[in-house]
Amino acid sequence: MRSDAKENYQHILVTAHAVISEQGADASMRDISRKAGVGLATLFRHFPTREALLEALLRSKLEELTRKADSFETIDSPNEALVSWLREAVIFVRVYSGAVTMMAAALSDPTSALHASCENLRSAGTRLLQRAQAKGSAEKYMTGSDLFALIGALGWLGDQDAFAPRSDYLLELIARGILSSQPE
Amino acid sequence: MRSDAKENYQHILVTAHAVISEQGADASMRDISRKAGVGLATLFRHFPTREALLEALLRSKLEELTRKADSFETIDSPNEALVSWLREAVIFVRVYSGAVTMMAAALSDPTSALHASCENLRSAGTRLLQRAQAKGSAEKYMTGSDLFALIGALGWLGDQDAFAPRSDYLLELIARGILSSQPE
DNA sequence: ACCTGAACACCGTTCAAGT
DNA sequence: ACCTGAACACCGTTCAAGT
Repeated sequence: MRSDAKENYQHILVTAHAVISEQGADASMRDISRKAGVGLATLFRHFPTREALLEALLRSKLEELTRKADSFETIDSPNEALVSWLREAVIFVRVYSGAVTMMAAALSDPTSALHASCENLRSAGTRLLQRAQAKGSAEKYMTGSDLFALIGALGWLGDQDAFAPRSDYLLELIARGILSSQPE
Repeated sequence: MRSDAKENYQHILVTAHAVISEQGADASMRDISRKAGVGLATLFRHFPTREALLEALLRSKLEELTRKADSFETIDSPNEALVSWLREAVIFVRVYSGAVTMMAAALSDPTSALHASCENLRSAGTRLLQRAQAKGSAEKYMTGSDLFALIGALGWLGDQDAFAPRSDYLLELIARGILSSQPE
C-alpha cells in the first residue's frame, strides 16, 4: 500500500470510530468520508461495504473477547465463568448502537465481511457453555447460537432508550433462565 | 372526509399492509404510495409519519391483545396466564419485521403516533405480571416495562434469520428466568 | 497506484399549482 | 377539500478522468 493510502486508511478508521460512536452503526458513509476529509470513493475502495468498515473497527476487540473466553475457562465455577463472559460480551456488542443487529445479520450471511468474526465469537462462547452444561447447571438443550442470540437480544435492549436502564437487571434474569437446569 | 379521500385512506392501508409484510416496517414510503396508485403527498397527508401509518395498521390487533390480557386473568395459574400472554405478545410484535424496534422507540417518545398504543400494551401486561408476582412465582423486582422489554428482545430475535428458528425455545428459557422467584 | 468529482437511482419532506 | 408533480436535500454505488 502506498504511504498516502495507508494514512488515509488509518485516518478513516479514527474518524469512523468517532462518527459511529455518536450516530450508531448506520451512520452515513458519505458523512464519514466528508469528516475524514477524503473522497467518498476512497472510503469505499478501502472498505467496500459497511460491514467491512465495522469489521476493521471491531477486530481487535473481538479477538480480545475470544481470548477472554479461553481464560475464563480457568474460573472454578463453570456457571460463574459462563455468566461473567456473557456480561463482557453484552458490554462489547454495545460499543456502537445498532452493531449487534448487523452482527446478527452477518451470522447468516457468509459473504459478509463480519461473518468470520461473528463465527469466532460464537465458537468462543460455545466452549464456555458446554463446560457449564457438563459441570454446571446450564440448560442442556442450549447451543452456542442460542448464547449468541441472547447476547444479541440483550445488546438490542441496551440500544433502546426505554430499556437500557434495565439491561443489567434483565441480563441477570436471563442468566437465571440459562442456569435453571436441574441436576439429575 | 370526502368520499374520494376515504377510499384513498383505505386503499393505502391495504397496500401498506402488503408492502410492509414483505419488506418490513422500514419499507419505502414512496414505494407504498406508488403501489397504492396515489401521490406521495397524499400518503403523507393521511399519515404524517411512518409511525402513524404503523399505528393505523396495528390498532385493532393491539386492542385485541389488550382484551386478551384481561381475559387471561381468569386462568387459574397466574404463572401460566403470564407466560401464555407473553407468547401471544411475541407473536403479535412479529407481524411486521422491524415493528418491535419502532414500538420500543415509541415508548420513550411521547410525540410518536405509536406512543399511546404501546403504553396500553405495557399496562395490559403489567396487570398479569403483578398477579403472577403476588400469587405466582414471577420475579418480584420485575416491572411492566421489563416485560415489554423482554417482548421486544424476543421480537428482535424473531426478526433475525440466524435466530428465528430458536425463538420459541428461547422464549421458554426466558420464561423460566421470569418465574424463578423462590417462595419465602 | 491512488484519488476525486460527478452521475445515477434512490430516499423522506415540503409546497405551489391544479381540479 | 383534496390531490399531484416537482423541487429539495439527502443517501449508497459506480466510474471516467486526473495526478
